[in-house]
Amino acid sequence: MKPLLTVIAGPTASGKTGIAVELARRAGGEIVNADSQQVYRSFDIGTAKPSPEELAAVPHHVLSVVDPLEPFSAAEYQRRADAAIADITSRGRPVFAVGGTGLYLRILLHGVVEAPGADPSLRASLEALAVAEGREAVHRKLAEVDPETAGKLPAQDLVRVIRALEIHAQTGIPASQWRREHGFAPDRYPFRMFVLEPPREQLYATINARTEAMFARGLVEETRELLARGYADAAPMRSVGYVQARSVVEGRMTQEEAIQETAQETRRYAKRQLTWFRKEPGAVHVAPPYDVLHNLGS
RNA sequence: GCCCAGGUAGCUCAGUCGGUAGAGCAGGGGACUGAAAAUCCCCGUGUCGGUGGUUCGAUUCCGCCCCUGGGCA
Repeated sequence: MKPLLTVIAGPTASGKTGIAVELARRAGGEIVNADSQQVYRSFDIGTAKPSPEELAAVPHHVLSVVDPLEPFSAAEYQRRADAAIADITSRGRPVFAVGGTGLYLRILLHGVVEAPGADPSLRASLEALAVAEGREAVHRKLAEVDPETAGKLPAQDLVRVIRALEIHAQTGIPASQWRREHGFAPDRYPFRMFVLEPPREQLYATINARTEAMFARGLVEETRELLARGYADAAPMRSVGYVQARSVVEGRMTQEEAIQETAQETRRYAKRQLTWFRKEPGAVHVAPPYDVLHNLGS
């Protein structure tokens, strides 16, 4: 018997963590994180992880479990989340999946293409080709082996162009074919999904305030320490907030500039999340004060 | 009170030798299948401060008024 997942999604700063902790605590459930940056250890302030009190109130899974330098992926996320869900379920407790990474939630709920994973050396050589001869050159290579995917992707979208080449190189089969055969068809778990969606103005105000708070709580210091520990090339170091805090550490930006830019990039990120969740099938969109959710368990 | 300089998109500004206007930023929309807080694509109508006048036609020229800077008293 597959467990029913209660999914709490939504843009950053929409209040997912607070709601989820409240619901899970009342239901005697546990939380499976679905935020791609919070899976990493040591990147705490800038990824807006739950507070110590929240972590103490409800057991959290797939949170702070990956070394920042370890290669990670959506498929690896799925494996770990599946394991956590099985564990929680075996103890008879309800599962709450909480996070803003649309891709991770989609893959958790609907599966992922069975193609092989990353090939770091191939990625490196294709990136080098892009630098030397331009992204168009990489795109042309893709057009030779997988014209369908190449036709859908702008040459500028190097990340996806490389991934498609990577799939073909390892299997001899075009990514378009892999994708066709998968199609996000299966529901891997029964679920009910809620997307928290505050009014835009309110969301942006919360983001601005939270950004200020992150810097006040020592985001620059945390970043300085992470850089000193050798995490300059870690994946989460590329995320919003850490990029700007690093600029402060390295003297390329004032703290005030970093705060402004972080807030702006976070607003843009939130907008991308809203776009993603807008079309998420089966999702129920709710606005503050989230009455529907507060009445869920009772 | 007088003299300058301005008042054009949410902001900072450009421009129209008179035919109702365009950049940057902000913002908006979209894509997304093993990097996803990543990566990428698309989007600019606004009483041109108000009001009279000249004109076929005024945001543009002229008068007056209002507002904001700066200077002089």
